[in-house]
Amino acid sequence: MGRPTTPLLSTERIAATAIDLVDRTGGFTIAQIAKTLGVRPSSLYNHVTSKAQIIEAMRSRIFETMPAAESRATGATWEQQVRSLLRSYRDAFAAHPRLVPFLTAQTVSAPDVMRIYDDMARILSAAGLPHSRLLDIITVLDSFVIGSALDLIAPDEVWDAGQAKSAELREAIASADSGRLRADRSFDLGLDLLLGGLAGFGAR
Amino acid sequence: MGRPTTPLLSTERIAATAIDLVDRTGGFTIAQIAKTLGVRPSSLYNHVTSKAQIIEAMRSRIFETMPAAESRATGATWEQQVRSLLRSYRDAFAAHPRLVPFLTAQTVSAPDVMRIYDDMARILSAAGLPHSRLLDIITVLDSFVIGSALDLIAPDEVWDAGQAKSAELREAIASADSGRLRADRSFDLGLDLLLGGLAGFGAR
DNA sequence: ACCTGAACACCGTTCAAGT
DNA sequence: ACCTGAACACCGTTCAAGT
Repeated sequence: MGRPTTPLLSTERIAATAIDLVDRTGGFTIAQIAKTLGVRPSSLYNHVTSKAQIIEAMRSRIFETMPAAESRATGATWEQQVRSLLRSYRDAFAAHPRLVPFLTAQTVSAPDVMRIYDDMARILSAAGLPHSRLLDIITVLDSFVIGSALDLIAPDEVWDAGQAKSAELREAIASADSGRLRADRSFDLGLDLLLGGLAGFGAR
Repeated sequence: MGRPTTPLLSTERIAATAIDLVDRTGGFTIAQIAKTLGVRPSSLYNHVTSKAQIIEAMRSRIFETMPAAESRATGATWEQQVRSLLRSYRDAFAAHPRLVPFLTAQTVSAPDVMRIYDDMARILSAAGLPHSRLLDIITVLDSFVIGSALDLIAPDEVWDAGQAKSAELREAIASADSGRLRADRSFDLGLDLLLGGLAGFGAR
């Protein structure tokens, strides 16, 4: 059985199948992808050099649909622009929560993500924030988004009141939202705190 | 060859060896741990039920050395207490950067970590922050610490100026610290921004 | 150029057998 | 109670052979 007249596989199809598997099962193997696509495991290596590269292809796919910063810029304050950008960034993760550990465990090599940093640098620079701290600020915002993305898969059991020793924590858990709603509210709060802090940091 | 007069293994010895392997190589296998301890792979299962449980044992070991909040409380403002707690929390990660992806990929079941949340709840509650938002605030701080911990293994290549398209980002990269120093400075900045924001949130 | 089959060097985990 | 040896059902990856 030699090569088909039209290719059965592509990096895109492989990445899409892998995303689907992670969404459904929390993981993926080369064999599972191959089986889903009706092909042999070794066939994948005509399109991809390693499992790590499949993860990078998944990352590209997740972030390529993110709207560019320009589409949000008209008439908005820099705070609104940053807020919108970070929310899109987090929402891209949130669309596939179980994928997050794979993406955060591995070094970024996708240009789609570098574009996000580019956009942030442009917005923050135009806002008048000190150039000497620009990368630090970007890192803070990036860290918060990534931490919040990981929070999406924290099961409510982590906040199991049964394990909390202090009355304060038990009470806090009892009056909190659960699941996705809780994660969303926390993300918005963090955004408020960070942007409020940046506003008093020399921005115009 | 039956059981030895005195046990060759323990959960602690297994976890310590695994941490050492991750520090040195970035990963660990059951076989590597066994070889290091002069034992057969199957022997580990007399002390541990799975690889996941080894990771939890590593987590315990990493955080058990963290000082309790009480030891920092005397005469300090709540901001100083939170700052000190979060810094210890992050430093525990920072002592083993390559371990971070393993810890963040897996759900927490270690009481040592729950203790950190307990301490945060107690400090923030005493500070007068609204009880209804306590868990959200803890989540924000936790997300930031975890995101910052993952930033520790981001190689400087991520910030490779060659890939940055905008002049703003290229300039920011050029004038930034690199490696651990950059990560430390960013973490301190994030702490300032978040605590500053919390101060204007109804805290006394 | 691209799919296949066979092979390689691993994985984590189980379990009856030993003392 | 705890270590062993053998076995099981997988892993990701390589590569010569086919069209």
